[in-house]
Amino acid sequence: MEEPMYIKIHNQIKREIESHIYKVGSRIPSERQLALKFGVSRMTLRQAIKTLEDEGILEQRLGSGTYVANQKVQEKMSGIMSFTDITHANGQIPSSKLISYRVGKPSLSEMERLHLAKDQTILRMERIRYADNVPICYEVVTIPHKLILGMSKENISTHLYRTLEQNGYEIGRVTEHISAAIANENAARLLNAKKGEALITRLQVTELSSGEPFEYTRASYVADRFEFTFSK
Amino acid sequence: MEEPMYIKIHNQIKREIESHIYKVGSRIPSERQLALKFGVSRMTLRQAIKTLEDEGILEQRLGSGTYVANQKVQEKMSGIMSFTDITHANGQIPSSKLISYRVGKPSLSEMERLHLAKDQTILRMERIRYADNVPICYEVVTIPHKLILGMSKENISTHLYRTLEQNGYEIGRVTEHISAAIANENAARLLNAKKGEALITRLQVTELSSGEPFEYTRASYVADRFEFTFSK
DNA sequence: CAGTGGTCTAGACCACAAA
DNA sequence: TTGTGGTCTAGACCACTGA
Repeated sequence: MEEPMYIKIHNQIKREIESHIYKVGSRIPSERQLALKFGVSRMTLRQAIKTLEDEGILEQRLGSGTYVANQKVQEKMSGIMSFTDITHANGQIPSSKLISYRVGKPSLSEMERLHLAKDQTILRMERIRYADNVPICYEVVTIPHKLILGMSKENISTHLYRTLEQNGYEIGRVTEHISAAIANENAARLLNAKKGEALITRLQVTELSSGEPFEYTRASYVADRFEFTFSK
Repeated sequence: MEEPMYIKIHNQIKREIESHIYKVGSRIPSERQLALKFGVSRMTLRQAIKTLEDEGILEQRLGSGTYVANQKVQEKMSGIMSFTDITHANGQIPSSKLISYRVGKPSLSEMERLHLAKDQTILRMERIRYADNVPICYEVVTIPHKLILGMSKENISTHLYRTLEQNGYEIGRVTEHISAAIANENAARLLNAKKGEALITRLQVTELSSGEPFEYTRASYVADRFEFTFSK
């Protein structure tokens, strides 16, 4: 027996929800019925349900039953509001321009952050993000090439996370570092700012649920035009 | 029986950890021993331990035992690690110097952020924070005077949150804005930095659980010496 | 009322860690 | 090898929900 029974049951119920056999908001069979169906004790069945509850997929109501939970707010990308969220919240229209997209050898910092050997290749994308057509952010995204073999440039550059999940990867921990810097000539030109202006810098490393890092992003935001907001 | 047994056991173990009967990093008795001690089945005892694990208070290691987890990051102050936490994590010693502490009239921005009428007075504190005696941060904290009547300068300036809670106030939502700026002459002097250097700026408004804002902080960090880190 | 989830028992066998 | 946590069983009684 490779996996524990309650994990198998967890996966099975999750599949049934994803294939809409159990619909959002509806009640699934009772613990006793499911235990019978899967041929396990009720305690074991409860263990499976508990893990689904922890993931926000199921919701139990005392005396009433177990329900498929509504989709929760995506909290995947850390406590910070994403660029798209913030611009939308401000009534602005976000857009972005891909300025490079190349496979090549990793730099030292990329090797370190992504746990790469020096013979492994990476995909590196550069992008400018805009709010109402004003440049706000310059970002460089690096991804191990082997993770995205066979995926289209279109999918990778416009919705990387969704594309990875559709290919069976699961996103795990996200770590971010935020600091500040002075705009050099290059950044000033790309962002239509002045050399010597203040930039917010952001490093982000995203891992798969296996713990393997899959994305390393370095972004610079024009401080006059952007701020990070979060509340708790 | 008011509370379930596993909650009682949870509380009891938590108390024993807080009173240092079980020390941080040390192993607590095995599940079987604790079940015997509390006169419950092992499954029930495991349920108690599971809740403590979910809170990050205990940590179980297969084949080895159950351990008191290291202190987690204070989550009170939003997802960001606090200054004290970060310096500690880096093996540095945090300290701070109060450079002013005065009651007076609020500025326009203070009136707005703290929802004050213009005849209400405020307490304004300025402080420099250090890591290993290197200045890292200059911050200005403003508090409505009426909220802290009768509290000592010592208590307010060194542990404001604890003092407020001891006086019956409950801390509510925290909102932060992070951006960047260029050091002016004054900031450079206070932080032993150069004019034109990059600073991280942080605005924070903290509310009581009633929704009334009680603290407005403006802080500037020397970007070369500090970064905000958080992960999810 | 009948059915549900919440709690609890007293065992059992397993895989893993440390000695 | 011994002791640990991880999993699992086949019951039980309770409090709660909803008809």
